[in-house]
Amino acid sequence: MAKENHTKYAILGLLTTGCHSGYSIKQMIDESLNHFWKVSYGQIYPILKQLVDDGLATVQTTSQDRKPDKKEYYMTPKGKLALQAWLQTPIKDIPTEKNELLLKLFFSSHQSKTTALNHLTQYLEKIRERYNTFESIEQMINENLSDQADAQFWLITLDYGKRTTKAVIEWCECTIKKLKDG
Amino acid sequence: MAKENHTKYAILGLLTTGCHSGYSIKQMIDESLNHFWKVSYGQIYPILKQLVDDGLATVQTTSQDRKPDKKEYYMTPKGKLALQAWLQTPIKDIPTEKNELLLKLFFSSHQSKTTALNHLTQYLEKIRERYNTFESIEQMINENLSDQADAQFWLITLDYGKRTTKAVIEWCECTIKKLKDG
DNA sequence: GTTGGCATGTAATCCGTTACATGATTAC
DNA sequence: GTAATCATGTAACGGATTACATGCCAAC
Repeated sequence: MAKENHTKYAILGLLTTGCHSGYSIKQMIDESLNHFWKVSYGQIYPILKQLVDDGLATVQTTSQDRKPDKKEYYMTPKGKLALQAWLQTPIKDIPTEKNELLLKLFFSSHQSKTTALNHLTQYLEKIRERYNTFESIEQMINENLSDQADAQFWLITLDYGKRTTKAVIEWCECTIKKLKDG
Repeated sequence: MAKENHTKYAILGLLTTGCHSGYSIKQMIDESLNHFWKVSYGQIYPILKQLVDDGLATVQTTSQDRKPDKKEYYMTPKGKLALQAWLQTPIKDIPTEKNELLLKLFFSSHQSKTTALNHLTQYLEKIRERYNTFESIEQMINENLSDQADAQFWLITLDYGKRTTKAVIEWCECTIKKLKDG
């Protein structure tokens, strides 16, 4: 099986969630996929074009005066099949995140303890923000979208985010204490 | 400040841990950095060359009969300063891992529950293996390297790995149960 | 005799970010 | 008037993977 670009399927899949333009896809990504799949405009527009070329989506272009054409994309039956096929392909390897903080801590015997503590403190702040974001999104789904078929799975991915983020918060707090005491 | 390639500093830093060849650096990475910073030979050799060009490392080349030259790299004082400067630069953003499993779960309303469960089960297996790896490394550090100045920080990065991995294990188990029941 | 580890390297390719380019409309 | 949001796109660049190329030595 040829190596597949997962981002292509992310965008294809989003066409089924009420998003039909590059712009609205980007918004949806920033709101929902962002914590496990970031995508930029530099990818979205070329991929949408490619989806049409491959027959996985169609596009309706509306010409507008003094504005760029408005383009609306819709998944084709062939696209639906491609998405399902991709959903079934096994996951080869579990991901490894690149973590600049850990890399810096790994070499921290070369620097003052204060610097390490500063990094940790700032990280903790950001990671707490992220946790709060997850809680807001969760609340929003529960209030507005709980009837949607996707909602169950969206909450599952959020739960992943919350659990792992919480673990990081605890690690941060614990490590800060350790460094201060030791 | 110009955008810096962190991998460069990962390799520079490893020169202080008893690794002096491209090959041994790769081994060290696979054993210790792998869970938060992967590096391939395709990066290591060119970067080592670049470090020498920039005066951050020196190289001693030993010609060998019928073998490629053996090259040993050592950090220069300028390299040490560069490493310390990098260690002090603030961390701009917390990382986002790309997670194929979450991406597939996000669109799981398009597929059978069985497929989702299969993905989860296989993921759980792999993630448990990873957890065990972390425990072995931890044990090894505690037994053989606990006197080394770096050891404390290496254990900290491992603790991060263990805590987040454990959170993922729990999420997996919980999600599998949820899908089976619901 | 062949597999696996030791050892160094390059080139093609892929994936993704960033900067750039353009311009309308709406809210403050 | 000016900032933010709506809206679409391209080109240059950078980072990383992968496949390829080479060849020794030791163990089974």
